[in-house]
Amino acid sequence: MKLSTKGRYGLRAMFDLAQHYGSGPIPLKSVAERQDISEHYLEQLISGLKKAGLVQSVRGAQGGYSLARKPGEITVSDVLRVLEGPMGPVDCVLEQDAVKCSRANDCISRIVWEKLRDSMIKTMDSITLQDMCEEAEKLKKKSENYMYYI
Amino acid sequence: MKLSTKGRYGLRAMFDLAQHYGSGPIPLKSVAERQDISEHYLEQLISGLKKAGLVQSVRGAQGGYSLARKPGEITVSDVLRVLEGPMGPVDCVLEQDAVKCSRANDCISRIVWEKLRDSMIKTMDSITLQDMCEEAEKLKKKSENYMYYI
DNA sequence: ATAATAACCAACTAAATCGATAGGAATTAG
DNA sequence: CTAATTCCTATCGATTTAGTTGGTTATTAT
Repeated sequence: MKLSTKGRYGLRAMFDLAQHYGSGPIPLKSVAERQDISEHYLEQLISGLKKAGLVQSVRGAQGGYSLARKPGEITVSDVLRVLEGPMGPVDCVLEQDAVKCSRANDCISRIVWEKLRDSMIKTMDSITLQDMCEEAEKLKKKSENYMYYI
Repeated sequence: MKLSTKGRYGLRAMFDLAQHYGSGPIPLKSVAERQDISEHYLEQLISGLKKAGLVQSVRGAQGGYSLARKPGEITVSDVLRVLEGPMGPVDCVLEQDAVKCSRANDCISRIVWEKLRDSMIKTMDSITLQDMCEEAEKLKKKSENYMYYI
């Protein structure tokens, strides 16, 4: 019941782009360095995010990636859906393309998994990249205050 | 972000035992047949559940397994914790033995994962095996009504 | 006693997935 | 032109998954 590095790295990368939103295209190399992720691997992840329309790219020198929408209009679930596939703790309750099994009609576990899926989606839907940026601001101010008193 | 068969099969098996609660020890063979799970594989799963004190066993002929507590006193999270390990979508926010990473102090993703973890736990904590048995009763009555009108 | 039942135990394995790495082609700014 | 950067495909070692195999031990019914 774990996320893979795709989801984890991918969200970190998107958060990074959100923090640089409005500053033109950001080269993946710099994202990879700041977030300490293999650049080549990140490339694969962002390729999916581009296909899904969450980021846009500019090729060539001075190129890079940027968010395709405002940070407030991209949720954590948007990102995770692309990188981890449709949400759901088991295949028979996936949001999309759920694989009905033979016992689907009277499977009580299924009801449990549906509830779990819904609570996960609700939580991930409620957090946008902007929310994350605001949290980062809070944290920054906190640490500045702290420094002040040393 | 998927459960393994351990969690899925294990919950089905525990639900099966819950439905037979009070009828003495249930041989694993019959659970495996009803739930369509390899008996030998189920053995491995239930061994963990026994160690965790969720089921008790009686050896020898007429032996088998039974719940160690009332179905209303065993939650889905109790079962999943044993079979899937401590809950948490990433290692740095596990309920127990969380692995702090180097960026833990100012990692915003971490806040997201904590929220996700909490919503998952809340949901799984709120469902007991008895709840599942009651759902099964509901479903049974529904289908009986349906049959009546054919 | 003996046969049957059923828990218990340990080792092995095929297949899939993960987390990259490797190497280059296409595009663009300066 | 050339340096930077996206884009694309293929490969790979390690780990995990989902079992299977082949037993041993304990208990009960006959």
